[in-house]
Amino acid sequence: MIALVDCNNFYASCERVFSPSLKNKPVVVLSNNDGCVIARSNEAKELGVEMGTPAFMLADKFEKEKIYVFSSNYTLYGSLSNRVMKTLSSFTPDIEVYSIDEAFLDFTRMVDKNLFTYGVQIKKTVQQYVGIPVSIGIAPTKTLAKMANRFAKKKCKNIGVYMVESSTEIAELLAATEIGDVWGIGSQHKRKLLLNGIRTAADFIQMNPEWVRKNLTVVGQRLLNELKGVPSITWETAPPPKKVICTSRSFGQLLCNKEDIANAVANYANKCAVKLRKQRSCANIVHVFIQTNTHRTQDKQYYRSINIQLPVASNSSNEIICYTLKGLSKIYRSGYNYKKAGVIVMDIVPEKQVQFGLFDTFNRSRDKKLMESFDQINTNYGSDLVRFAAQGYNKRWKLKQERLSPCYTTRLKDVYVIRN
DNA sequence: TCTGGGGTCCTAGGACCC
DNA sequence: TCTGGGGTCCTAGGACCC
Repeated sequence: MIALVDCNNFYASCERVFSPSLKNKPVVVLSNNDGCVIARSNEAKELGVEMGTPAFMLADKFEKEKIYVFSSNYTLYGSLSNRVMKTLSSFTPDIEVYSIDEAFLDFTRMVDKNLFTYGVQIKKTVQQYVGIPVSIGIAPTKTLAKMANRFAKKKCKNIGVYMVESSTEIAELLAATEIGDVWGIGSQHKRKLLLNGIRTAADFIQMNPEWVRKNLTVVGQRLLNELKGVPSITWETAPPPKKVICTSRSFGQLLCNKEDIANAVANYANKCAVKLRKQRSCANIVHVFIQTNTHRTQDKQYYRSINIQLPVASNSSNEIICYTLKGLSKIYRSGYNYKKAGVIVMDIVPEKQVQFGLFDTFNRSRDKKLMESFDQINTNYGSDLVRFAAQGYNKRWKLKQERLSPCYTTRLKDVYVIRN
């Protein structure tokens, strides 16, 4: 049996942990640049705030309904996520952290244990230790556990735990789940399946596997097995190394100056390099892109990207920034209002398997030592203390974050002081 | 004024090789 | 009329997830 533990309205719940006055109040969290809604408390959902709606369209509603609105504070959410995962790990070593707010727990080794009661205990403990409410679904496969989790959230809010084991229980769950609500069925597949008369998950498992394979690829076939109770999605104990690493952002305002964009992409390039070093990999290709705001129909539109092949795979901030800026020079055209840019490093290989170049003139051993010190200082004393000149100091490209909450758990000056 | 960011997997089709 | 067969690699694009 597998459990899926999912934090309820995670970002909104995080904002509440250190602001108890927000309890039972509608809370909304916005995406980067305070763009659109990405998390809502139950109260906000009840007021009709939809996921993904641009914030400017809701400004009146926020005010009228007294909704508490926050910019996203990923430092806080990441920190609380770690606490949740650590708490979950104390219940079983077989844990797969699936996303910032979800984890699968493998209960196969828990023989002679009442798993439902165990689930209730897990939920209570996370609430007590971290202050985050979770829902738990328990079932024979990951996909069924996801489905049971939805049920726990919707149908048994009070307990927050739902378990299916017997074939009757599974059949009930399948029949009660609409096809579009199945994990792995997005809007396109939903449309296709509805056209073929498939309304629920129960209808889906009656389908001819060959038809599924042809129309929904092997991914659909895997899904079919999972719903039939045959585990077909692999268990990832440790996160596999990333094959692509991307850092991209919309700017806080439109930019038309090449210098500003160069500052931005240099910062993104550095972030990519830091992520590469963290997973002990190097990239062979640096991809840079810039684009205008597609929503502004009055503006001339421009999108361009470029791939740059590195002579030797690298994870040096120094080198990656340098090639990124070369790429930018090739694709940048003046006379446009730019909204977004990004750097993607690709063709990633383990650090120890880098093919050295015969004509390489870059002093790699020296640079490696420099990067080690760079990371050490930034890890210990703040992530942007040591910087490259190309990263600049002007903040014109920076995110708009007008409603940011404090970093209660990660910044000393934001930690609450308790007076006696 | 204002519309997120970061990933993965799969397939089709073209280029190229013998 | 008729135009090999089998393979690899790469890219673009679609679909999905949180």
